[in-house]
Amino acid sequence: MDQLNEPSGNTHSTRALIELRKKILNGELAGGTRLFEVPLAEELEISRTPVREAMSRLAEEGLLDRVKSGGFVVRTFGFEDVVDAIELRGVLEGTAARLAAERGVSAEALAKMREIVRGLDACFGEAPDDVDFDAYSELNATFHIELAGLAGSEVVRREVARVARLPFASPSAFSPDLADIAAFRRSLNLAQEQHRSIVSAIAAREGSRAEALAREHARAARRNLEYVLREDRSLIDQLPGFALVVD
Amino acid sequence: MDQLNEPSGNTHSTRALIELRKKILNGELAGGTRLFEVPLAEELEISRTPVREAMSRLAEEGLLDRVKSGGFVVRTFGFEDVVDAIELRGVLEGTAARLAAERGVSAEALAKMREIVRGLDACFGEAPDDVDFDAYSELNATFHIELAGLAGSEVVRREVARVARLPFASPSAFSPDLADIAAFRRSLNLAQEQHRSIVSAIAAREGSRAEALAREHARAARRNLEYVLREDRSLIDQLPGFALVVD
DNA sequence: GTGCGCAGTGGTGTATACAATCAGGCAACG
DNA sequence: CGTTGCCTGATTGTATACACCACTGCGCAC
Repeated sequence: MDQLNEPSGNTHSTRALIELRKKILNGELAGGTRLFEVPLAEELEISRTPVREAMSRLAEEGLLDRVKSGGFVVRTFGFEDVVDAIELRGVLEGTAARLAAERGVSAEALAKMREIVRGLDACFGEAPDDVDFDAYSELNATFHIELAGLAGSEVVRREVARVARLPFASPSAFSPDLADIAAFRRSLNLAQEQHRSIVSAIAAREGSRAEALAREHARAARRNLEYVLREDRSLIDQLPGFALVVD
Repeated sequence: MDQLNEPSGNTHSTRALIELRKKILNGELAGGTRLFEVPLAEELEISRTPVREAMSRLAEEGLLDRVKSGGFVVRTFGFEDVVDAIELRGVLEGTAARLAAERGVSAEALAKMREIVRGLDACFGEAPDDVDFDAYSELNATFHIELAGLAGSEVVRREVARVARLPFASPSAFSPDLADIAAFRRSLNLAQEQHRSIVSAIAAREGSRAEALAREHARAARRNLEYVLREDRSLIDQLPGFALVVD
């Protein structure tokens, strides 16, 4: 299930997978496009077999849909779908947080979360918009990965990971491209306060609070989306995966 | 060269899919078993290609895991996984209900839900444990399918359907096999009251209430699981999909 | 005895030829 | 004039041969 197994394009099929995913995410293959095996195989200079294999995996990822008569089409996302995917991530991360709080987590796991929060703290400088962006972004991703597993449930961890796999719904969706907007950098202070609160709620076994906080935390991504739509729609083209969003 | 075979499945690959799924769900292929293409192909009297295709789809369904060096293993579920899957279904159905309430649903859609509820009402007789079981079961499934789509969000509908696809997490998981236990039949009165309440909460735009009700509704399945574990563990073997639960 | 290497074996990865199927148009027929 | 049915090209489904890779167990050197 996990894409642990795409090392370096060792096999033709993993190379095709990576290649196709790239083409889909950067919009080279628009949503709704039907993928034909023969032309793709020719283009990638491989046979149909690994192409099929790659498409099958992309269907697993949710980037392709199977069509009933056979074959695949690139899935289309509208802005409502993006909003809903973000909402779902919030809901599922909220569930992970709630279950972690209700069931309790080990002292070590809690210490690890606090360590990550401390690391995130260290990314902030004196001024409100002074942030070490790369470090923040990476630690933020780690925070969300750890949070997903904190309830000790593989099923929950998996589904959280799954919905966060859509690039525009991932916790770091807006990070790289909004980095030079001061308002966005300042908003990270709030996000970090939420990180802290989520951990403290889990530690205090406050399940409902942990869930609500995690949901609200995900809505930061939604606010960023709305900001982009309102202030500068052209920014969208630079956001990862948004090329496949049509509306 | 091959004759028309088997009632179900037009292509070899769909036949293999159905066959393999059956074998997994009835425990013929235990959790953790690695699936080898060649023996399976021989057993099903087809070539490796459709077997691979079928396994790929089963991985999509969540019944198989891909192993890093290639190939697939039957996914293992413990009882905690079952509990968590049920919990997740509740969470996602709750989200569908909440969003439906918050965003509002058309009069027609609401009428349809009420119609289903009326149909469910008609399944109950005079005595508390007098229930037309088959009719209830089918209408109940319809209710849950419609509920998943009620928010008008394809993303939400899809993810609800996905988590309900695990047979032991589905809304009708316990229906067929507990039908002759009077206590279970009586519990359906409560479930039906919840159906009614969910619809009324959505109609009244009471999102939080709708969400809470849908969550609690899913926990009926959890209570049934706990009942089975407590009262008569041997019943488990008759529940659909539980053969693949190991613990 | 221990580590290293090296083939053998079992399994998946890939190419490719051929079969089955689907969609669309065109023609014969009611 | 509509409807049916077949024809045909495009596309996927299937079988199969072969390539390759990973693991294992044995033997050899040290």
